[in-house]
Amino acid sequence: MSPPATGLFPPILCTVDVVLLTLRERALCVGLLRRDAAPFIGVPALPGGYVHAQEDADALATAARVLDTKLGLEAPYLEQVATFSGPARDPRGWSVSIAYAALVPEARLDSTAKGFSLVPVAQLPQLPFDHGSIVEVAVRRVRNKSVYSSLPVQFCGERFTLPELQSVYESVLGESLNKVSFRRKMDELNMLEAVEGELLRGNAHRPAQLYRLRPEYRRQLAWSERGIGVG
Amino acid sequence: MSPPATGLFPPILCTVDVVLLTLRERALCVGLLRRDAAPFIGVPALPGGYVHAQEDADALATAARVLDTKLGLEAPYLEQVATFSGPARDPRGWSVSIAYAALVPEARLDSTAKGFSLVPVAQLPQLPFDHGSIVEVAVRRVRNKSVYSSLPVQFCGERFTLPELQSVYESVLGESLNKVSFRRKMDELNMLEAVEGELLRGNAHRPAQLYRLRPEYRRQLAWSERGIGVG
DNA sequence: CGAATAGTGTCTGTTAGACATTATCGA
DNA sequence: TCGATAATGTCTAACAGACACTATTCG
Repeated sequence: MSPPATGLFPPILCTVDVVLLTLRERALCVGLLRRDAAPFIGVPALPGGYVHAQEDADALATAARVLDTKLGLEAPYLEQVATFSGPARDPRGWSVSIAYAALVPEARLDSTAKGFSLVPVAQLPQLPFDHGSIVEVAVRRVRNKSVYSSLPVQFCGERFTLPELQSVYESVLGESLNKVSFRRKMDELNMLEAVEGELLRGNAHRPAQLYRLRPEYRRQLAWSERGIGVG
Repeated sequence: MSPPATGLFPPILCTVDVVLLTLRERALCVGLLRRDAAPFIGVPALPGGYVHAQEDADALATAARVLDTKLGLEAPYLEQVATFSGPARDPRGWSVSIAYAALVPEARLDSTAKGFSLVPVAQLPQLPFDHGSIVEVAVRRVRNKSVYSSLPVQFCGERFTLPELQSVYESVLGESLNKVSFRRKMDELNMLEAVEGELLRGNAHRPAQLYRLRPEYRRQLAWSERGIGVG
């Protein structure tokens, strides 16, 4: 009921942080960017920034702008994870950070961006602010959703084979899956369509069928009722 | 990068809205409060308020304070749902609302609070701001989680019988459940403990065993891998 | 005793995983 | 032909739901 910051109190800092996730050599990795401003200047942290009321349509747009501006990454799969808040998480004052997870194939990452690094979430260094907690929550969310949905396909490129996709699921879930069951699930989900090319070149074995995600599932997840890799 | 609102731009409004949910006569209902200030003064809306940087430890504390102050509701089950943002959702300007769901047994609601009303989510009126979307997202979240977790016990009082709990699950999920399977699941989840009293008085049939939630699951959910009411 | 609901035993169809078999490439 | 991996067929164990049966109360 009392009006917002009227001059008596400093305004609440409103920011967005992005947990950029990808798979590198079957390891789930998060993208960090060396900070170019205080506080924690020079320290690797989650890419993020202030919400710009004058240009952002909403916080999702802020996340997209941050990725585009700082990493040249356009239109990745983006999903809100949670919002972190409090007086202590940022030394500048009481702050709110709306956290987003971005899932991209490794090939889409231009690691030439200055100060960018990709580190396995299993060997995460100490991070400034509460970025360690943010990564933890984002990774848990992605793993949980991956059990029941098509989320991991976001780590694949445009075309991929079923063995590749199974390996991606296994990497994200951290357990090996039954091939027959996995294929049955992918068939039930009905989210893939075969491409008429094959993976033949250079492999001394039977080539695998190439698939692509049906267009309607590019931004929306397909859900499995009973789970994909449930013991 | 650029500092926050420096005077050139108005600060971003930082608020919390609470989707207070309960079951009344087997219908999922949301609690609305007639607004006592502009904008939309006099209109029923979600209970909410500004984040008070000087007194709230985080946004969860804001939600708890709002419920306590405006409805006299202490220590309900509270869970962050999502954050809504943008220039148009609040006529006062670019705003952020961190939405929380509160799940309480109907008996804990003191409906004597002035301007309070409980309406079934199936017959929700037009709501101010984007409160309609917020309720929709919160309800969807609660229903989805209820398939795999102990979340619906939050709608029960301290002691309850298994037939009661099953009815609660059925009301939330909107489908009837198999009695044997339901009891097997509750047993597997191992979140309940029998109380040595029974429900006998006044019922012309076999009394039901009373249960209570094990203390460790009062704030934390128990999860079922394969789902509780999956067709 | 009968009505009513609580609680349990058991059967069966479905599903998931293990294993085996066939297919198709390169060398 | 052999080695390697893709793709599929089939068997079995586990699970969920249907149904029936027993238990315990009130009137």
